[in-house]
Amino acid sequence: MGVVIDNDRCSIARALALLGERWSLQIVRDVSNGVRRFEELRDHLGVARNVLSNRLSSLVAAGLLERVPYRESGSRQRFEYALTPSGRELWPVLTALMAWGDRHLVDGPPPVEPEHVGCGGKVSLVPVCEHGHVVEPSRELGLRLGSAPPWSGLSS
Amino acid sequence: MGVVIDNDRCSIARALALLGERWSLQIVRDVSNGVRRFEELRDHLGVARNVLSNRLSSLVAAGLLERVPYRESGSRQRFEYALTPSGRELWPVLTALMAWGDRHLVDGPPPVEPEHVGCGGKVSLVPVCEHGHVVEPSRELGLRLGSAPPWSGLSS
DNA sequence: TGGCTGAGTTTCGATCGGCAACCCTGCGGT
DNA sequence: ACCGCAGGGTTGCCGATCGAAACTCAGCCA
Repeated sequence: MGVVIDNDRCSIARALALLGERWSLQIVRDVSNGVRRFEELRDHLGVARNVLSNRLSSLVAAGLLERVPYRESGSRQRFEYALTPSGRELWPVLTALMAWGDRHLVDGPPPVEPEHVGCGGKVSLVPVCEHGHVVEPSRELGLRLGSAPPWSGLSS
Repeated sequence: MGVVIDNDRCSIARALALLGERWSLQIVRDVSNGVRRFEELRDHLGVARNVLSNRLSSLVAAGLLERVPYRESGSRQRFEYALTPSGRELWPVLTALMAWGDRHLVDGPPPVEPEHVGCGGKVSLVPVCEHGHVVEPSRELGLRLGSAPPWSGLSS
């Protein structure tokens, strides 16, 4: 009936322990989008300062963000936040979440869509196997346990 | 410096208002994987009963899960939970999260990997535009605002 | 009648998020 | 030298949420 493994060694569970609350992913999205400073984040997200402060610390501690010093002329040195490579690799999660939200939570046309710079086409995430086959999710997407038998469903 | 839209009309923000805490996505993952009953979920996730109860209600209310009656011989009729089409469409989010967790949070080989049933190859999510071009995320992935100018970064 | 089981609900202490007030550090102006 | 200011937090308080455990409820069986 599916692959069920210990929940605490599940990658999804681990990822959610860090990212699974209301602000972390929105912070990552904003930072990746050029909203990098504390006050900008606070204004844009409407999150409380202490919470933002906590989240930023955890994200830095987890290696998703890093503090980079900057100085604007006439001001002292301050820090802003930038994505690390590991943080940048969250883009599929954000893209998938955005696509899902657009389809199921938003009435009317999506407020913003990913596009292929240069050709302008809409971008979607397609599951492809290492041999180049496009996988039809509902029928052909399975799970392998460690290096064990295939199965249908989705877990980890 | 990126596309920045009102946070409250952002699909990611809306999706996270529903899914953005520790349990919702894990419940969806487990249900999609055949763990469908209250006690099974509680055992597998280690979540408190009242919280599980709340989450299940919200997910049902949001149309991600539905209660389906069943009866085991010698027991009264009970309900289990099944994914609706909208819940099933969260698979890219879960897949992306799993892939990210595997790369950045787990030491050693991934506990479980998505595979192409029938050829056995590992599956990954590839961004492809509607004209069939494979998009290189760091350089060619942009955002279009409503139906407006392209841009780099990732938001919504 | 009484016990058992799955599926919750209630209760209560601990933790978390929101808000507002406060602090700390340099800079520029006087 | 002193003052004010602004970004970037920290602290305190309070109400909401979480976790654990006890309690409830409904039907099946003996």
